[in-house]
Amino acid sequence: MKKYIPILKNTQLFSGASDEDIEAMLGCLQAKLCTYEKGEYVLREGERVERLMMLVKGELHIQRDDYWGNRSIISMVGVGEMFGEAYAAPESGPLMNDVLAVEDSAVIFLDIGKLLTVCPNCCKFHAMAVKNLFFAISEKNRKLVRKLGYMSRRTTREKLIAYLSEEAKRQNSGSFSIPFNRQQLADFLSVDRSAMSNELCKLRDEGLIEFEKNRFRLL
Amino acid sequence: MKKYIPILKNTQLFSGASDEDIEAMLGCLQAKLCTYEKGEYVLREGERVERLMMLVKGELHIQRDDYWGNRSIISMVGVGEMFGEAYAAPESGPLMNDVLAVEDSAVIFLDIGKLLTVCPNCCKFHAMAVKNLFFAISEKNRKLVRKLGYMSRRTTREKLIAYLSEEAKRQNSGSFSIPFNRQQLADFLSVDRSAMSNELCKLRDEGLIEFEKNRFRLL
DNA sequence: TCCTTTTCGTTGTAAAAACAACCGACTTGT
DNA sequence: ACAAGTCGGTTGTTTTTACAACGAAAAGGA
Repeated sequence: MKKYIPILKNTQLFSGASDEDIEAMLGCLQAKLCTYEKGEYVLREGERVERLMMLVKGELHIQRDDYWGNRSIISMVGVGEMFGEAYAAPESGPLMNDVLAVEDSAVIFLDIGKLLTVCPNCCKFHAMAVKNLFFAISEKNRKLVRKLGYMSRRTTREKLIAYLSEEAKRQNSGSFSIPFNRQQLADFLSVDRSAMSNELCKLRDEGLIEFEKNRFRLL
Repeated sequence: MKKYIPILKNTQLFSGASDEDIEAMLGCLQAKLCTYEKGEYVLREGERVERLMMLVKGELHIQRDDYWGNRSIISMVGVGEMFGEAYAAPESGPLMNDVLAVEDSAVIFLDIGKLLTVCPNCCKFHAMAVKNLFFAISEKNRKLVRKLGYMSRRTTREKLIAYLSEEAKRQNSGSFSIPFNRQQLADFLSVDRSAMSNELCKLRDEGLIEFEKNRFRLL
């Protein structure tokens, strides 16, 4: 677990913590490390989780398949990001989504209850971590609202434009990469892949965008 | 402000607090009360807010109108619910949505920074409030994910079924009221009102649901 | 290298949604 | 009681999407 401390140091939760702080916290929060192979499920819809999870290696998708097999990618998780924090509350029901490893991945599980109740060991970093946790979850909240912004568009074209322009703004450049291939982008925006592919090409032919693979440029 | 203490007592943030606790917190968090008439905007997209807001009277919609005038209702806020908590973080950008009073309303503004930093006055209830705040925001998070669940359905019919069955589950009854009229429901699900009305009637004719005004029953 | 699999663009068709327009029932205010 | 406005259902037309099927290019494995 120790080898991941440099990564944890760059996470939002442990932002501002020293190596010693993190080691103390890992003990205090009963950290456990699990690894997953590409294609393996980290969590399944319907499971109950009470732990906060943090991705220290690989890449995950938070997703859900409906009755007819249509997949929706709710969000993706990169190294250093946490997930599952919304299910720490005691009244939170079972998990609503699957969590799938799309790369070989490693996840650290933390007991969030220990963080929220007054720590008997009184880690130095404790109070700061609570604040960090709050900021992290509120950022995730804004991210979900942003996504609702794309999703509430009526047409595939509008969804694409909304998503791409938001992504350009976020990455501070008209030229940027997205973390999805075509099928995944379609799943993320909840549209049909072929229709989306078609619309992308129309946008290109109209001179609005350029793209190659997962690299886009807005004109 | 005092007259709203009974309402505050039933909010998630102040859950478990005594009247005295609440009065102390209101002072500590520099509570301010504002009132709004039906149709008035509480907040506008692009504004910066750093305060946590709590609705103590009336009803609000968190919504957004796009360039072409299509309105999306992100969520509705009832008495005792809080909003704006996701914008308390210093890095949070400006507000992404409008907040509209759909009834005559009253809102209490709280300085959330005071809650997250150690309180100089050390209110007795302080630590509990932090925990409550975390649970509240994580519940809101789950609510957003649930809504993404409806929105990611491909057809109006599927969106309706997803929404209605979720609502039935949430209210523990096949017969329930929804807090929207038809136009608002359409805005909430981001579909066309007339198409939705049409689909609702089809569902009724097929014997899947019954409804009258905003009261529904699943069969 | 060769074979298999994945990815992406393309096309045609059927299904669904958006849009606009209209009507009747019901509210609200005067 | 009347006029104006709101709300919800209905219909027809146009636009858009979903779906299925195919082929070329690229990636990956043996």
